[in-house]
Parts: sequence; C-alpha cells; structure tokens
Amino acid sequence: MTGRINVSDFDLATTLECGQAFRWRRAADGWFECVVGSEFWRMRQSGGVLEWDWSRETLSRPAPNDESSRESGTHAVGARLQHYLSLDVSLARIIATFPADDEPLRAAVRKHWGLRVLRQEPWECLASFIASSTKQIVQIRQIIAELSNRFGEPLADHGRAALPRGHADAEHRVPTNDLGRAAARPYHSFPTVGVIARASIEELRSCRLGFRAKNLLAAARMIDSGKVDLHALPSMEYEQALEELLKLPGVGEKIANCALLFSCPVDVWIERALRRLYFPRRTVTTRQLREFARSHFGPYAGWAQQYLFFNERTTARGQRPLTTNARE
DNA sequence: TGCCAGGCCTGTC
DNA sequence: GACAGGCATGGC
Repeated sequence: MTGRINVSDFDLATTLECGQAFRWRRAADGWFECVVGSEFWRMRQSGGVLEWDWSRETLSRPAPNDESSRESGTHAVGARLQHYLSLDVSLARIIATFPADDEPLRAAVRKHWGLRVLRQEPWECLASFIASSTKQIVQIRQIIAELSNRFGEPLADHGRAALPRGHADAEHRVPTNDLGRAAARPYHSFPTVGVIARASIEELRSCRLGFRAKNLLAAARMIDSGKVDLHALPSMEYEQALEELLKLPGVGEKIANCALLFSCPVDVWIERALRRLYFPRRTVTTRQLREFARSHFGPYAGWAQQYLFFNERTTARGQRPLTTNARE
C-alpha cells in the first residue's frame, strides 16, 4: 500500500538522521526504511510531498498486542505515520514557545528547519538509550541492529518479496565484524521487552553491549514483571515519571529524559553546546546546566535541545555524520 | 596504539 | 554534595 501526504515545515532526512532514532536506513534510491512496531515502512520526501510505502503482515510472527490488529486502510496508515512523525503538531507554534532572545537556538532552528521529535515506542526508545551509554552513535546503531537481528522478528517471506529489487537482503549472515552493514539492515522488528527479559546475559553480551548488557537485562525484567510500567508514564507528572524510570538499573537522568520523549536530556553534546553558548568562561556543574535547560527552553525543551544537539554535532570541529552511510 | 564515546554507579573524602 | 574511577567494546 502506498500513499502521499502533503507536508510543510518538515524535513524527513533531518528528522530521521538527527540522532533520536537508530534504526532508519537511507536506501540507495533515497527512500528511508525501517520496521516500526511490526510494520515495514518506507518514506521519501520530495518538496512538500511525503510518499510512503507500507506493508502489512511484514513480520513472520507479529507481536500479539501490536499493530497486527490495527486498521490497515490508507487513511489509518497515513494517520499513524503522521502521528509517528509529529506531523499533527504545528512546528511554528512549538518554535514560538522557544525563548525569543535566544539567538543560538534560533540559528539552530533556522539551519535545521523541519526537524521534528518522533513519537517512538517507549520500550525501543528506552532500550536504545540504555545501550547508548558511552558509545558513539554509529556503534549504538550497530548494537541496536544486532539486538534486532538476533531477537527481533524477521520480515515474513511475502513481506520480503514485496520489497523492491535490491532490498531483499536474503543473506542474513554478515561478517560479525562488519557492523556497518549490520546497522544498515532494518529487516527485523525491535525485540519486545519480554524477549529481552528472557534472554541470557551471554546472549546480550554477544550483541556487543558490554557492561550495558546486565543493565538492559535487569531493566527488561523489571518492566516485564510489571515493576515499572512504561505505558503509565504519559499519565504521570514529569517528576513522578522521572522517578519511575530512575528505578531501572542503568537509567540515570539523561537516559530517563531521553525516554520521556526528549523532555529535557542534557548529554555531553548538549552540555557542550550549553556551556559554549550560554556559559562561556563560567564554571557551572552539569546539574546547574540541567536546571537551566529545564527553566530556559520552555514547554518544548526537548525539541529545542534536539535542534541544539544536532547543530552541535554537525558544526563542531571534527564533525562526523551521525549515521553510517547506508549505501555501503 | 591509545583515546574516547548521546552515562551510570560506587566508593571516598 | 562533589568528585574520581571503573565498567566493555570498537571506531578512528
């Protein structure tokens, strides 16, 4: 099934490659593709038109509580896509809440206009950031790909057959040391929390998680057993939701905030930007920076900081692209 | 070869 | 409360 959506104030490439999601792959023909939930999505933007291509029953065994029971009409799929991409909110209105006299932020917004914060599945987002601790983004993508390839559901044969020529990567086995390729193959779903909870520490370590393996396993088990309910977070106040996430091993303030839809993450790159832009020649602690960010950027602090993060990453000396080149 | 990476946790002072 | 060091692993 395919469709088209008229879009404005939106940049697909920037949104998918700005470091908030780790599984989207830019194919050689310009399409972005990923398994989202248990659906295989492809998207391509041409000016103000977003083309999409969607396959139902893409997984050999869709998760029982997942999208298999969802509506599959063109309108319903398009609506899900718009929700995921936050196309249903006015970017201009969000930007308008940013501090008016903050020129560095305004400059970042101008430069990366169209960046939108995705509405990702909470578990995938949380697990990805648990895996992110002291890892480069390219390596995070590799770890997430390894986890998905090993523990996720593969695309069903008929789903794979529906892929355009050149995309049916029939050979699942790639050299284990060639993680750039592994990271570029999004043909598995992200593993469910239950699957990870029942994995062994050795299996997780084999995905190159290192010391993060025990944190991911313990966090998955706490969530799977109901000790922490990710789906209850949206109904909580910010402080309560933060406190809930901090119960999880390997989850500190930064990762918790990333999981809370980027509500206020201050990581090393944002910290670097904040120090350079707002506190030059002054000594401030990370805690002070976090408090500054929470109070300064307004209700959409996460959006503001994602602009600053991406801008810092793309303009800092020694800059490197955030993603591996999917073209191999 | 050595440094460092979208941190977290623990021990020490 | 502040701070340092350890934790695994791989890209550069």
